[in-house]
Amino acid sequence: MIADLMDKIVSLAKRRGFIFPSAEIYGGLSGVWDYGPLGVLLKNNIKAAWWRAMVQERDDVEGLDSAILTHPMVLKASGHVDTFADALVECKRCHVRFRADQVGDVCPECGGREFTEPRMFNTMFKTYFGPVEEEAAVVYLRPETAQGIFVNFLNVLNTTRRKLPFGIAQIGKAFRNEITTGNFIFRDREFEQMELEYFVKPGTDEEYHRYWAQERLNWYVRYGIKAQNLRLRALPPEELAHYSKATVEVEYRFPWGWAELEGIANRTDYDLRRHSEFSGKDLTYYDEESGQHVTPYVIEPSAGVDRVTLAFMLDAYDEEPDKEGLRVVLRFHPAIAPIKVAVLPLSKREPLIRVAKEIHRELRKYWVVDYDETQSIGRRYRRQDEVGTPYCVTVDFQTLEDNAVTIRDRDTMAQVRVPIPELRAALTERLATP
RNA sequence: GCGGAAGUAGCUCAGCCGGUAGAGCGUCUCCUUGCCAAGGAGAAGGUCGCGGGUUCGAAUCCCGUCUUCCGCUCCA
Repeated sequence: MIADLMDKIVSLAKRRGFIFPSAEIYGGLSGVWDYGPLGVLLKNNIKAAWWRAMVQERDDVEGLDSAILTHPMVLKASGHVDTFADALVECKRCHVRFRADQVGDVCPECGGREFTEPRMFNTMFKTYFGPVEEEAAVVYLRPETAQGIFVNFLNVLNTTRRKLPFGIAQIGKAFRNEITTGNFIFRDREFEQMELEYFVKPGTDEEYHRYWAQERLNWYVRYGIKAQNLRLRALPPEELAHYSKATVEVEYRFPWGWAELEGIANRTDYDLRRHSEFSGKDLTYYDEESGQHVTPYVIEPSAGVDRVTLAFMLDAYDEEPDKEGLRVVLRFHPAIAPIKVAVLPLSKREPLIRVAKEIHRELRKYWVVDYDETQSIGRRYRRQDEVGTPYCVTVDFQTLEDNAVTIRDRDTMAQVRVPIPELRAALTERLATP
């Protein structure tokens, strides 16, 4: 029943052009996915909604887009070179793996005494910098976007005259050679992050940690995720990442159980301090109030775009019996929906088509608008329901008399008559996000 | 990576005691209908994941390999 929902989403994603396995004609690439025509719209909308809440609507956050190719020293300083690479041995009896330096002669799990030879597991992608491989330096594809923010802390501080507290936000790709991928786009090897590093005065970090956890939870609700499918969970100390003093997760009730959408971590002054040590640069902030130089603490809300996209699809999915079968509806928030409006002539006859195409041409200046004249009107409504289009504009024979059209609502299937000159305003009102 | 399961049309699947491929849905064209997946006629689409072997002949049997799914470890 629950595994069913994932199957339906995977199937719908493929069938309607949201998400495809990458390089499918060659058998696919494990943990790597391509976003199709509707998927790219959906994902862009999610990123835009995040940027809007985190940057545009705030007066204390700046944006950034840093490089994917990462100087090796950055990841040495951040601790990733040491903690993302481990020599692991595997118990030959129960197949559980352990760090080579943590296990003695006996398997702590099953008491087995035979282990495989230690092998290196490196979850960072490496590549060569410079055209001649042997002479080139090794650089990494970033395993998180955060480090690009920390190494630009001074640049942003100096160019924007910011005072604490303030944040730097970034959306971008990150890469991890996960040992295991799975659950569709939940855990990818190439994925996208939406991260904010919010710099605060030491001592205020716990207060801001609570603030951001709640703020981020609210964001999901604002864009239509059902509150009962969301929760905050504080991680126990043994689950914390190497850089974190405390982490609260926003979790979603996925079909296989509660799982993390994003982590709000208190990274303390770890990153700035380490980068200061490794680079020799002073990364402190002069606090005029106290007359002291301080290394800011960092609160980091970090979300995975792909798994958030999956959550939006799962949460929006709905189906109900139909005269002919099943009506499948993605009840996306209008800001998230890939297509905002579909223009449908009731009949394929002229002049209905001509009028409908004119309306389509006009509306597409403002939104992503679809046009469909094939087959019956009911079938076309179903098609739009299935990809979550909130409104359909129907041009019928009466339009020729009264110069008005019908706006049909995806959720209620209710219809209202609107004069064509007022159509744009009517849709603007319906599609607005407070 | 290890253990288990599975890969046949865009999607969901049948066929699998060997004789060289089917259904439903979807898509496209035409007719019909014209406000919630009606109906009719026609069409496109598959080297049955890939490679090798056995055989007169392999989707079907055997081996290898890749990929996916479920567990274990990692994380957004």
